[in-house]
Amino acid sequence: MEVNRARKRETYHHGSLREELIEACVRLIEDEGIAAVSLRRVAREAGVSPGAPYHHFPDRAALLSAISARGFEMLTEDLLSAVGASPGTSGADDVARAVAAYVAFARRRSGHFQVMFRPELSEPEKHPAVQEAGDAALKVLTDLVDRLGVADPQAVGITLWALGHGLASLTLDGQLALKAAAWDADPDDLLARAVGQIGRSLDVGH
Amino acid sequence: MEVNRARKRETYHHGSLREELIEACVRLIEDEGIAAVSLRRVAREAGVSPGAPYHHFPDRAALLSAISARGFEMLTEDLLSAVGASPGTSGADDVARAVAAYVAFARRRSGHFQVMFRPELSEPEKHPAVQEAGDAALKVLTDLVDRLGVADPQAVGITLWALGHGLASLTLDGQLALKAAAWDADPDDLLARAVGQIGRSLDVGH
DNA sequence: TCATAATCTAAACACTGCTCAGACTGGAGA
DNA sequence: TCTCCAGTCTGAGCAGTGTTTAGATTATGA
Repeated sequence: MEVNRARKRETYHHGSLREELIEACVRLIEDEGIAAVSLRRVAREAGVSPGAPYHHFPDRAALLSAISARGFEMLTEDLLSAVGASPGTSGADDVARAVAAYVAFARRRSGHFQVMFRPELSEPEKHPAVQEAGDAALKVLTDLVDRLGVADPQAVGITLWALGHGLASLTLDGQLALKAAAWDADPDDLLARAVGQIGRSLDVGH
Repeated sequence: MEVNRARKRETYHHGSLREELIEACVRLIEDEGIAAVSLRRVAREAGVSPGAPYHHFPDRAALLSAISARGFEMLTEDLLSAVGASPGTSGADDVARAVAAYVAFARRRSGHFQVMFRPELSEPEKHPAVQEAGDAALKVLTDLVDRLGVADPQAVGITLWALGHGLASLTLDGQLALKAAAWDADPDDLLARAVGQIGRSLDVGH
């Protein structure tokens, strides 16, 4: 079952092991799920001995934290470009675009996403960079809501965050696909309708 | 660190080991987090040898699946009683109550909740009972939405499910508390406002 | 009463995270 | 250019894990 991508390398030193460990780990999560992730396995995938990763990460949680932090950074970029893409449009459209971007991120970068909201894996209390990167991502949403001139920006900001997160989680867990099948609907279409629902709700709710 | 709750028992047979394993496991998740859960540890907590659980569950995933399924059943009950508690009120109020009940469940039964949405732990494809119990819970929400006479019940049902789930996840991860602290707001109040937001949005969005 | 099925123990296997002594080597200073 | 040294990697080892298996114990029901 194990895909040994690692050619035997000719140099004793790897050169860019830290980066390759991160990539191998993300690939592993995407291919076989997070349950398949072990430091030894990742090391094997990178063609390196079980002890080698410990020269680049103090422990397993640190590797996952690095993935998590990078994920939040990429999410922030995606959200920013989704919101800033079409200036002059209504705020509600921006909201719908932001939520859509959130869900799209979860699907495109499922390896990162699956680690980002699992505190027991990345131990964010030990790795504040994750917390900061997460705050930056949320700030995109709260800033957006602030500009909307809504009655209770805090509540709406949280609602939005929860919504994007919930949709992304249900999509990744396969619950959305299951429900769509039960309703004889296209999953992508169902998702799009749900996202559209949000923009409309906020539009009139202002 | 390990709390040895198990008195040495006098009988060779335990009597109700299956039940006690489930309880010990839930307790362990609530007390020390899901990362602390191992079958051996649970067995120790129940005062039994490492092999004993295998006479009641085929593997570790089966134990977690049992917890997950039971969690979904309890969630269904909670949702039903939240929705059916005050007949004659508006549908939007029911929606707010349902979401509030969802979040309350996640907090009160955090041990169960943390397992319910982690497919890599409970392997629902091997344990269809989990899937069925989950569908029953979702059905309460979709039935509720159906009664609302909303334009796109499927989309709203998914939205609602995602919202409750997202709020619950953010609450359990401590993200909500962090954000509330940053805003100098009371977490419970912030949550209540977010939940209220939903009811209002749906009310006018019919 | 007594065979049978259910339950439990103890030992074993391969795996895991992590540590550590030692082997290796790229690059800075002589 | 040589030499050393800090950073990198290996390999063995420890304790803990999930799971299987043979055998001990006990409840059940014919």
